[in-house]
Amino acid sequence: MMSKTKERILEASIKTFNEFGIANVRLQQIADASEISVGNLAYHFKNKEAIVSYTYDYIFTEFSDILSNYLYIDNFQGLDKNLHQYYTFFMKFRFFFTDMFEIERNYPEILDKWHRYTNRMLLQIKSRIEFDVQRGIIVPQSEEMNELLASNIWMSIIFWLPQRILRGLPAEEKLFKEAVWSQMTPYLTDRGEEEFIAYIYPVLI
Amino acid sequence: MMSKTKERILEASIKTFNEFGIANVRLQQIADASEISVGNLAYHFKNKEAIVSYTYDYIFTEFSDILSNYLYIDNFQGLDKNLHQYYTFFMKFRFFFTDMFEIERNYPEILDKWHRYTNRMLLQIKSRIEFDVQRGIIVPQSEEMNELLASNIWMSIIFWLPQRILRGLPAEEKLFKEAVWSQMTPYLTDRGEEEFIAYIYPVLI
DNA sequence: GTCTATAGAGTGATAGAC
DNA sequence: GTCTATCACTCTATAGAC
Repeated sequence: MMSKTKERILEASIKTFNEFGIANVRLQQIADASEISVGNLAYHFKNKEAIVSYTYDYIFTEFSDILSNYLYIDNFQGLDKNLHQYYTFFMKFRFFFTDMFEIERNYPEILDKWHRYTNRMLLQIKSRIEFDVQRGIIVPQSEEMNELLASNIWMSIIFWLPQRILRGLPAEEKLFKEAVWSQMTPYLTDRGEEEFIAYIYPVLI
Repeated sequence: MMSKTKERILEASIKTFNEFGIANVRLQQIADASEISVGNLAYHFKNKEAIVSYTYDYIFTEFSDILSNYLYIDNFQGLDKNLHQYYTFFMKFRFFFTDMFEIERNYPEILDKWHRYTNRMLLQIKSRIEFDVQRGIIVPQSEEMNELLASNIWMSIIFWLPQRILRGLPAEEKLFKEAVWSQMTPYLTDRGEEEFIAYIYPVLI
């Protein structure tokens, strides 16, 4: 069970990390945002790394939930719901991306977890493609092309928000979904296109 | 004319930024890598921000060269050569990406330039698509779809290397080109496919 | 559990000799 | 142009009272 204070520290960490980036956040800032003293902060976490790890563990739990919730149902609605969950996740934990390389350089253990979860995500996308090929929704491609398509879809999901931030453009769920779907639409069969128009197209307009 | 020392500082900055990231690099490290003292470093640059700005100005000059070198010739070779230049650029200035968000948060003036150059890049991709539609190589799409396609190609170019780094996978020019071309291939006309097989396909195998 | 106070190790930037 | 020495400040982490 999480103590009230620890929960406040977690929320404060997410908030300040999102705003300033992990490397630029001082213990004092986290303490201030938690409305406790730095000494008290030290009582709950032995150092900054412990705070960062704890925060990422929390995030990975949410990420894992999204992966587990995924439904292989016979239309695109499962995938669309999934995209909605990713979008909400990314908006809530902006620093998950903006600090990717800070993690890559300075937190090897967190990076390992990052690798594991993103690999799970990629595998899920790939098996989704295979599932849709089997049910005649996506035109069969070579194994290589499937791999490339999965990678492109994954990149669209992961880097869409960072790309908007870097271009100084606002984020909108509709645009996010549009970008991801645009990776898939060229490979739809006639039946796939019907399904797309029935279930997804209404969502995009 | 660049002084010998200033040039050494520039090289040292690129090297250390690539390795540790801008925020983690100390003036002492740049001085060491330049084989000069911190005091001498201060003689050439009044503060760290000046070093970062100077380094980015140099990088943007190279980036601008790539944009200027672009050729609208009647086959895909101009584009392929362009991709080669981008790849070389990205490998040489890894921190250009890994520190994108450090720039976004702490160097607003550099961010402005980043915006300008990436917008130029996007426009170039978009007009390339229009050029290829006109000469019957790409299937005509709606204005919206062209915009989306350009954005997808741009994202593939910009985020391909970061994505490899984050997945812990090695970078290879062939794979980079494959990823970028895969965004375009679904939209090729029959003539476009012929051209692709003649000029690009041999490069990818 | 929570606080204040402070040690201790940097870290950017400057002063001034050569 | 280049160096050494050092100031002034920031930031993490710890000690110890309540």
